Amino acid sequence: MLIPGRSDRYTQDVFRGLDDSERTILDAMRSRSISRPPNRVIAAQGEIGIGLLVVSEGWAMRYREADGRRQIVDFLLPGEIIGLQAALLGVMEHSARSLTALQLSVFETRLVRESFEKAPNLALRLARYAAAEACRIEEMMTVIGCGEALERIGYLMLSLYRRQSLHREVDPRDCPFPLRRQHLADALGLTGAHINRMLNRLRDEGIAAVHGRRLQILDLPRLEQIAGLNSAAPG
Amino acid sequence: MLIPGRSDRYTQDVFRGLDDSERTILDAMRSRSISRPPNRVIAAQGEIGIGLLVVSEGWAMRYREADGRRQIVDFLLPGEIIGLQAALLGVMEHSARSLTALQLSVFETRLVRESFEKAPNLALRLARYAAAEACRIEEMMTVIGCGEALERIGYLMLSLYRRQSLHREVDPRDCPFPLRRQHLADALGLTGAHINRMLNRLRDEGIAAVHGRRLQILDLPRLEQIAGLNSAAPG
DNA sequence: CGCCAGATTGAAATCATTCAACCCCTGTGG
DNA sequence: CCACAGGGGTTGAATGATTTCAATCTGGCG
Repeated sequence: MLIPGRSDRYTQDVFRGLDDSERTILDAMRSRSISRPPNRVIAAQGEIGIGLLVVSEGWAMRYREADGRRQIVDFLLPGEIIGLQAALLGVMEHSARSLTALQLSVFETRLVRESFEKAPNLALRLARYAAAEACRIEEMMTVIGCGEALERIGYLMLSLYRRQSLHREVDPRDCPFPLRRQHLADALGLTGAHINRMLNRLRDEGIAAVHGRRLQILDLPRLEQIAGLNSAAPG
Repeated sequence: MLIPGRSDRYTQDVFRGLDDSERTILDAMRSRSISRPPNRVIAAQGEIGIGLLVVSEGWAMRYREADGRRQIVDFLLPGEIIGLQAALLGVMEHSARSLTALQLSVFETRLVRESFEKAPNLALRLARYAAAEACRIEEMMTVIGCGEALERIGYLMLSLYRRQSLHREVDPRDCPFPLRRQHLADALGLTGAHINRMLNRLRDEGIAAVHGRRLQILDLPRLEQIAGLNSAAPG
């Protein structure tokens, strides 16, 4: 078992169940809702004051880039937030880009500071969200640092499947998965060619298959075993 | 240039320059100061309520372990905090272990909740600290995912040198570096044997050398070039 | 129909691991 | 003061995983 924990379980609806005064502050800061086509830069490394962007529909990714190389740090699914780290640090230390068509709720940057001053519960939620995200990154880092190609891929498949399951009923035998080979490669520290070979293996062995933009998990227990994320995990 | 950013620069003294009321809360929560010998477990994955441990002297590390494999997620230097993520998530998702003899200031777990309720400035500092740490991890993840062995080692050397420089004057030609080959290996996703070969290369080329528990940076510009962390970096 | 990005594949090359052997401190006990 | 033990450190050779590169294929789309 490569990864004993399961950082997924911390994922939460940050803005659900706030009290009235907190909801008032939150609503006051919601400036608008915007949409973006697939594969567009949402915010670039170095930008300031982009606000908080809450994904309401679609997938995006956070990544760092240099030298023609790219590391995808995390994927962003519905309910997740772009720009919280930037709001706390003052500047985007990574870029964000849409993978699919995207629907975003925009909140003003000062929401963060205001919530710390006037809405401690909301502030705590934001902090917990940030911590959960950090925890997930650390788990991913462990998989990249310790795991072989197949383990990495299996882990990412499961992680993304589970994150989707938290928000809506998802069929493991056919769930959204809008990532190209190169996305998997850049997220996992591998090459597209090698990803392809490993995906072939998973398909040929009847474990999992990536079709167009869908993932089919054909043998969940075996995939969990490969990923090292088996059900013996705490939680 | 592999890494355009330099997350080091966000490192801060979390508890410096608070106002009186905030300092009162902080002092009320400081329970004691403890010391630990080198190479001891400070807190283990799965523990709850360990409090906030502020390193006042010595080095430690945060790591995840499974299957006989280990990923060192981060090192902890004087001024840095063990247990903030655990305080926010409710449980340690990694373990922490001393590298050298360690001096720790212990704060009660409820400091976090109390500060969010009564000391918004302090809470914001904690959140910023967490964000800065997360940013550093993401940078490290990028180096592991995109960089070759030599780049990874060079990056880690520079990063640790710079983090030390933030708190005290440090001589790059002879600074503390209490990491064995295996620590470097587990932090960078490599093996001890390969680390050794790469360290030989850095020494033979007059770039950097790791002696007992010291690091000698002999050619800083060249090391920066190797690490991809050159001075063109913003900030 | 033609185009093009992405997918697929094979063969060669490279990087890193493995494994086993040996070395070299350093600390400890006699 | 020496012998010994043990944990790292060091090294080479063989192996293995992944990359590279180039060529070919494919499917979606204007």
